[in-house]
Amino acid sequence: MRAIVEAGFISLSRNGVEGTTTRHIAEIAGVSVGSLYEYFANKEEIFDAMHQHVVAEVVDMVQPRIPELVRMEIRPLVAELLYRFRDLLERDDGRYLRYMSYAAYFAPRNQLEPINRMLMNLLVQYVMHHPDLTRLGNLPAMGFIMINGGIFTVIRHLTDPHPTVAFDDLVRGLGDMVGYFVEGELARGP
Amino acid sequence: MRAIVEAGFISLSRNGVEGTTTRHIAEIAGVSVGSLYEYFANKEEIFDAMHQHVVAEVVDMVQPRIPELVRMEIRPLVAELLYRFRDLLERDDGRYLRYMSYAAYFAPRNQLEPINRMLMNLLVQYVMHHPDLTRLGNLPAMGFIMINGGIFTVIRHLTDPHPTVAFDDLVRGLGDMVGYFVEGELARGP
DNA sequence: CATTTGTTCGGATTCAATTCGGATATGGCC
DNA sequence: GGCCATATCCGAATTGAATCCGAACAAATG
Repeated sequence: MRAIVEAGFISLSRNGVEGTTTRHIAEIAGVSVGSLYEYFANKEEIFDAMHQHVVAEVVDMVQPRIPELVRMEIRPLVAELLYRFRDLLERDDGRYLRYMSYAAYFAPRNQLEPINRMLMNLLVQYVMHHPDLTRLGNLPAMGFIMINGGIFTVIRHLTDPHPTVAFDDLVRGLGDMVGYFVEGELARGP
Repeated sequence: MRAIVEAGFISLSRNGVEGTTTRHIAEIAGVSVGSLYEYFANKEEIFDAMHQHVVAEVVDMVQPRIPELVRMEIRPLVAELLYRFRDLLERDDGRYLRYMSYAAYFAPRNQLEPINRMLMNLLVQYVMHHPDLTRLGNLPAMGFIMINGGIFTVIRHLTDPHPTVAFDDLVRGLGDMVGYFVEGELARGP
């Protein structure tokens, strides 16, 4: 069962979505096709399990570190999150990255929710630890932008076969984006 | 042929990716299954054609207006682009939006390239019309962030069945993000 | 040992994508 | 009009993948 999900990632990485058949998965996992259906009702459920696995990894990576993250300056915080995120995605020959770049295909409904909630939570905690930030308006909207913009920009950059910008520049850019925004908003306020 | 591509959007909108079979497409288009293959080598090519169609629409929407867009202030410019983009995506019951929410992923090659290039072009022209902006560092990286972040954030917001933030707030937020960034960078420079 | 329970298997079934040979329409030419 | 060339269309037949199912096997229990 663990092996099947594992095999799913491997096959996806090797053969892409279309090329990933139940046969392949079964073969890689070292079981017969019929056995897949002992654990999963259909192929979709295998992908679901893979999805949950990735989501859980991301959450586990950040969640326990929220207390320390909350104490950091904005730009280093952004950088820290992005680098960690990249490392996770590139682990095992980009296994998770491959999955992610197809994710919406499998999970039509918003199944990145747990990650979203966790990051929103981080944002709220962060603001509470930096009292001057409470003057920022419309936190939900800014959170939505930063979280989604950040995640997709990184995925898109990592999947780009010929990136025109370096990842480091991307990280610095995103950090500045957030940093300047906060500084700008605070400077404007009364 | 036009009807087939059209049917593709309709079926995708009605049945999702998995549910979109050649039968459906043929039926909606009012032709037989066999006829599809007179025009397209396989189903994938139909999706490709749909893709090109959307991309062309987006480019046609912005490209001719670059001369006037280039004269606008940053925040109104961002707002203008985003609202237009939304309107396009929501046209015909969100036909293009549906497509986009899948396309962003399952286009293995970067087939959003024309849009990227066009927006990069807009960015460059914009900077040339606002000489003080030439002091901004790392334009490619910032362009990458703004373009990708913007596109995906909007798509993600529009596909969210229960958005927690209003589209107007999103637009204002993205505008501020870019605006404050530029102002911040300029204030820092010598 | 007989029976139950759980696990694995590989063939049978179903359904969608694609192919193909023939049918039908169109339009230029006598 | 009649005739052919070409383009277009059709839908039954093929192929291959997903899924189902009942037999085989093994371990556990009485």
